[in-house]
Amino acid sequence: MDYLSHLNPPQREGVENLEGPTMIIAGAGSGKTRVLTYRIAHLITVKNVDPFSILALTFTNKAAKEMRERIEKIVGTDARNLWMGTFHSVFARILRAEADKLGYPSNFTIYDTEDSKSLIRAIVREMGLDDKVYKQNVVYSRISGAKNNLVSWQNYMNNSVYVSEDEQAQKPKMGAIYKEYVQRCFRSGAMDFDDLLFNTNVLFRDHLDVLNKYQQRFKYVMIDEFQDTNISQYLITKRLSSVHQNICVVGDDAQSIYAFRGANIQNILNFEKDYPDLRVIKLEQNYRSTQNIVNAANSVILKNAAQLKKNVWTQNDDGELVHLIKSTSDNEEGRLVASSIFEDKNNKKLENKDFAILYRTNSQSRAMEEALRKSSIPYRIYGGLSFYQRKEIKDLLAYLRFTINHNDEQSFRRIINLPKRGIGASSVDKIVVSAFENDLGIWDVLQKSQRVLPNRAANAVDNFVTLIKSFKIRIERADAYDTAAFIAKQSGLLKELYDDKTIEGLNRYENVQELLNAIKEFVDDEQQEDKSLEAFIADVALLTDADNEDQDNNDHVNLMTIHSAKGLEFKHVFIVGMEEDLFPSQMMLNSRADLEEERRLFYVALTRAMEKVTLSYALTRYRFGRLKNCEPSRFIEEIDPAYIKVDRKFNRSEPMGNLNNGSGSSVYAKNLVAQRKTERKAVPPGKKLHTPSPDFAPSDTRTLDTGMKVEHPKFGFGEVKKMDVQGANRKATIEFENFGEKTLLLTFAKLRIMED
DNA sequence: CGGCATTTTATTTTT
DNA sequence: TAAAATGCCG
Repeated sequence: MDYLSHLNPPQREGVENLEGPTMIIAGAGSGKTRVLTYRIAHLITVKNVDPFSILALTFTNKAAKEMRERIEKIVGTDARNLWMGTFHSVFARILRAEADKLGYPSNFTIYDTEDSKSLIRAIVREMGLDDKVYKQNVVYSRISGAKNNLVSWQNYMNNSVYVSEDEQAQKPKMGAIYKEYVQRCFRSGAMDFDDLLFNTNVLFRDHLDVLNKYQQRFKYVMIDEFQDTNISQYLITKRLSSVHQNICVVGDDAQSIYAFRGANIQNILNFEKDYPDLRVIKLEQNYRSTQNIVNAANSVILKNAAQLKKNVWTQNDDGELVHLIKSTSDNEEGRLVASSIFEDKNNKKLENKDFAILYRTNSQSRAMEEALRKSSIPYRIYGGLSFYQRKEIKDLLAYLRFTINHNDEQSFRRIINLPKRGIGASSVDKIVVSAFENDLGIWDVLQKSQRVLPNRAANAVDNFVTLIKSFKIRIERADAYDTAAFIAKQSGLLKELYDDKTIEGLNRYENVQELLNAIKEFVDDEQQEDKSLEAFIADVALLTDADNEDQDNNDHVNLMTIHSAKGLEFKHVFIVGMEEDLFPSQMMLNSRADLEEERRLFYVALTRAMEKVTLSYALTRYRFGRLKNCEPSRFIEEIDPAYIKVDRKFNRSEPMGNLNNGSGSSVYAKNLVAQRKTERKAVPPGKKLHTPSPDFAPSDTRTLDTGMKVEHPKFGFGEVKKMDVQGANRKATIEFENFGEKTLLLTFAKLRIMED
C-alpha cells in the first residue's frame, strides 16, 4: 500500500496492528486522523474486512463525515457501509431498531437541551417547588451527570452520597424531580441526549441476545477523541468489543476539554487496567506547528499536574514568536485583529481561510464580527445559535415531531396555541395534569378534552386534533417534503410569518423556507433510501450548524469557540479575550474549580496554529450589558517568556491604563458608564429620546427625532421615519440605505446622529 | 384568553 | 444586552 510510505514508525504501527486492544496517544498535530483513516482503509483493502462490521465513533458529525470521505478516496464506495458517526447518532439508530425491548416507540422523539430544561421547569413548578432554588440549569446538569455515570433515578434515591449532597445543598427534592423527569420523558416517548447513551447501556445489560447480535456484527471498534468519552460511552464500547477484543482508541489527555459534560480522563487510565495486554502507541512528532508554537504550548500544559508522559516535538522551523496584542476595549480589539489580518494577508500572500479567530464564549463573536465587516473582510461564524434552535424552526419541527409522535409533551406545549387558537396556559396545564393523574399519554387526553376543559377550549382542542390527524394521513402517503410543506401551510405557521413584514419576520419566513429546502434536498438525495418525514426527523435533534457546510465561496476568516475548533488547523490563529474571568472562565472556576481543564483548552487553542499565534486582551469589555474592567489572563504569563513577544514588560497586577488613569479612550469609557446610568432614568416617555452610543464619542449623544440622518454600526446610514414609544421600549423605524426599513429598539441602540 | 407594559434574569463550552 | 418571565387590564 503506497500510503504507508508517508508514515513514521509509530504511525505505521497504528495502521498495521489491527488485532487486539490498542490505545494510540496522539499529541496535537501528530497525524491522528490520518492514522485512523488509513487504519480503517487497511482493514478493508488488506484484511478484506466487511465495512459493515467496522464501528467507528467520533464526537462530531463533521469529523465522521470528513473521515468517511477520506476513506472513500482510498477504498471507494464501500466506505458508505461503515458504521461511522457520533456516539449519539449511531446508538440512536440502534435504539430505534430495538426500541420495543425498552418499551419505547421506534419513532421516539429526541429532546434537545432546551426541551429538557423547559420540561424540568414545568415539573419544578407543578411540584410546587421554588424555581429559584431548583434552577433548571442546576437540575439539568445534576440529572445529566447522574445519567452519564449510569445512575438511574432509583439508584440515585438510594445513594447516600447523592442524597446527602442534595440535602447539603438544600435541594432535597432533586431525586424526586429526577424520577418525575424520567417518567415524563418516557410517557412522551422521548429520550434526551443522555438517554441515548444510558438506554443503550440498559439495552445491552438487560437483553443479552441484542448485545450478542451487535457484538458479533462489530468485529472492529474504533473511538476517536477518546479523552472526551464519559463512563456511559466507555461501557457501551467495552461491552460491544468484549468478544472480538478489537478495540482501538485514539486520544490525547492534554486535549480533554469536555469534562463538564461528564468526560472522564480516568477512562484513559482505566483502559490499561481493563485490557492488560493493551498495545500503547505514542504519536509524538508534531507536523502542524512551528517550533515556537509547539514549545509555547508545551510550556503551558506543563503546569497541569494530571497528565500522561508524552513529549511532543517537531522538526519544523522556529517560526514567529507568539504575539500579544493589547487594546483598551473589546471594539478596539476587533479593529486591531481585523487590521492585523489585513496586513498579514497582503504581506504574506495569505487567504482569508488561513485565519481563525478563536474565543472562549460565543458572545465574543459580535465585536469581531463588526470589525471584520467594517474592514470588508469576509468571515464565517461557526456554532453559536444553531439554525435548528431558532424559534421559528423549532416551531415547525415541533409540528412535525408531534405529528409523528402524538405523545411528545414538549412539542405539544409549543404548538397547541401556535398560532393562537384560544387554548391558554390553564388549559394546557389541565391537559398535562390529567395525563399525569390517569397515567395516559397527551394524545389520549386530547381526544377526550371535553372531560377536563370548558366547552370553548374543548372545541378548539377538537379542531387541533382534527388538524393533526389530517397531517398524519398525509405522512403515510407522501414524502418528507410534501408533508412538511403541507404542515407548514395548513398549520398557519407560514402565513403568520408571511404576514409579519418586519425585517426579522422576513428573516424568519426565509428560515422556514430554508428548512423546507433542506427537507427537499433530503428527499432528492439518491443515497437516501427512506424518504419519509420520520426518517428526516429522526436525527435532526442531533444535527448542528457545522453540518450544513456551504461548499461555494469558502474563502473566509473563521470565527468560532475554542471548543468547536478542536480537530481543526489554521495558519494564523488569534486567541482573543485573553482576560481573567473570561479565559479562564469564572463560571468554570466557580462551579467546578477546574483550572486544569481551562488550561487544556488554552493548549488546544495554541496547537490549532501552523505558523503564527496572536493573543489579545482588552482592558474594558461589555459583559452582561455592563462595561467592565478586565485583567489580563494568567495564562499569558504561563507561556515560557522565550516563546512570546510582548511589547514591554508584562505585569499582570498593574495592567497598563485602566479606567482611572485619565488617558484617552479609557476616560471615554468611564464617562459612558456614568452617562448611561443617569440617562436611563432621565428619558421621559414622549417623542424625543437620547441615544447613548458606545461606538461613538459621548458628545454624539443628542435627541433623536423623525427626519434625522443616523448611522448604525451594523446597518450603516439611514433616515428616521417614525418614532414610537411602547412603555420602556422606545422604538424608531429607520430607512437604511442598504438594509431597507428596520424597527429598532432604542433602549440601547447604537446610533450616531449625523450632522445636518 | 390575549395583548401589552414592565421587571427579572442569565450570563460556558456541545451532542 | 436580549430574552424570558411576570403583571395588569379589557
